[in-house]
Amino acid sequence: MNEPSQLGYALLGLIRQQPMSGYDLRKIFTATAMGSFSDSPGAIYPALGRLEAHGLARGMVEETGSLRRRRIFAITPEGLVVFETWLRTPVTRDDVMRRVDDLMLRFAFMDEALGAGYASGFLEQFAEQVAAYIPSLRKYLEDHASEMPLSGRLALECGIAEYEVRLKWARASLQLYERRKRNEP
Amino acid sequence: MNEPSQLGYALLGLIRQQPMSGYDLRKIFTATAMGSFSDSPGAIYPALGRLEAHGLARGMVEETGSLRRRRIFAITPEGLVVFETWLRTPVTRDDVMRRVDDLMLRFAFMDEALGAGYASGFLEQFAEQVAAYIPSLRKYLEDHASEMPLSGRLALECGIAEYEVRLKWARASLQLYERRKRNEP
DNA sequence: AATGTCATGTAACTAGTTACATGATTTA
DNA sequence: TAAATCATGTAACTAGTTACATGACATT
Repeated sequence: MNEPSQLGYALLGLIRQQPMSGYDLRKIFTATAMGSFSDSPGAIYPALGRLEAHGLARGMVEETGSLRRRRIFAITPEGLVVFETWLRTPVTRDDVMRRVDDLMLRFAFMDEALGAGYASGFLEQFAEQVAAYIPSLRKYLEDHASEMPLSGRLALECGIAEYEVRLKWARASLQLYERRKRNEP
Repeated sequence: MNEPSQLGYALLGLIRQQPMSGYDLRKIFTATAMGSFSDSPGAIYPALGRLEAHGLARGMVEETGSLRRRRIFAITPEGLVVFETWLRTPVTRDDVMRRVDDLMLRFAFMDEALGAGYASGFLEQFAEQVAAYIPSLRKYLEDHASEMPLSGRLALECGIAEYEVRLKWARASLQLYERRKRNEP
């Protein structure tokens, strides 16, 4: 039994908040540009099917008088375990380099699923890894700037600026959690 | 004959700058975390094979005395046409929403391949689309903040901050191009 | 009656992933 | 000579994409 895909985790996280149908899930992806998930039925229904096949979600046909059926998916206890294990995965350098969107997805579900304490711990890890990564990007830019075309250099600078904003964001968010903890203990 | 993948375009862009082997290309992806391309041989060699099969690239065995062969790939005239067509694709709202990394990749290759004039035109389009997109994200946040868990809200705020930084970057880069144009006409 | 939206799905195709395989050359 | 690195590739699997299919119900 292999791990769900990123889409699979997104679906698990959403049905954990509230059971819903494939159609509802599609609408969420259409409306919010959440991450960059496709709202196509060819992605979502098979993904739900896989979750179900692995026992992580269960779809039940809604009982309405009508013939139009809706399958409402809910997370199972095993699904909850898998989901929370995913949330608890440590933040690595590699995640920061290649899968920031995955990290943000995890964080988005985090405080509701694991509590504010865990969310702020995550932010600490995240900030630490990002802070460690930025200098290596700068170093690369410094070492290679002369051989790079101007737009290539600028593109890299944009990437660095994005990481700086994420770091700033993580620190500000951490402070928000700290203040909350002090005010509502 | 369908379009190359994002990886395909990245490879085309690199061999356009200078012909090189699959191994050289892998090293670039390992070293630079360029976009978020995999440096695995299982991705790169088949991608190069497809480019070759479609006549967009041509690999020639390097003539060294040794038995260790290296295939050096170069872009073909048809490849150049396809590559430049890709670079010239207009910047859409949808690109900005779901494929920013694709846009940045295009930009990185742009001024060397099409000239500074085109690169600054691209930045104008990009800035315009990003500037139009940000308010809709803000609106979504405003409308849904009350129903969202705190970390979900923060994750969205991080996404908005990233777009703001990209906009700021695009405008600063545009000014750089403007200054250059005035100084070196 | 026709169109649009609700709702679920499948089929063919594509391009990734991981893991393995092979052999040449260089360095410790 | 053992290990590391250079260099290219393949095979099995997976999860996407696009496009199509189907049918219920609501609105005009």
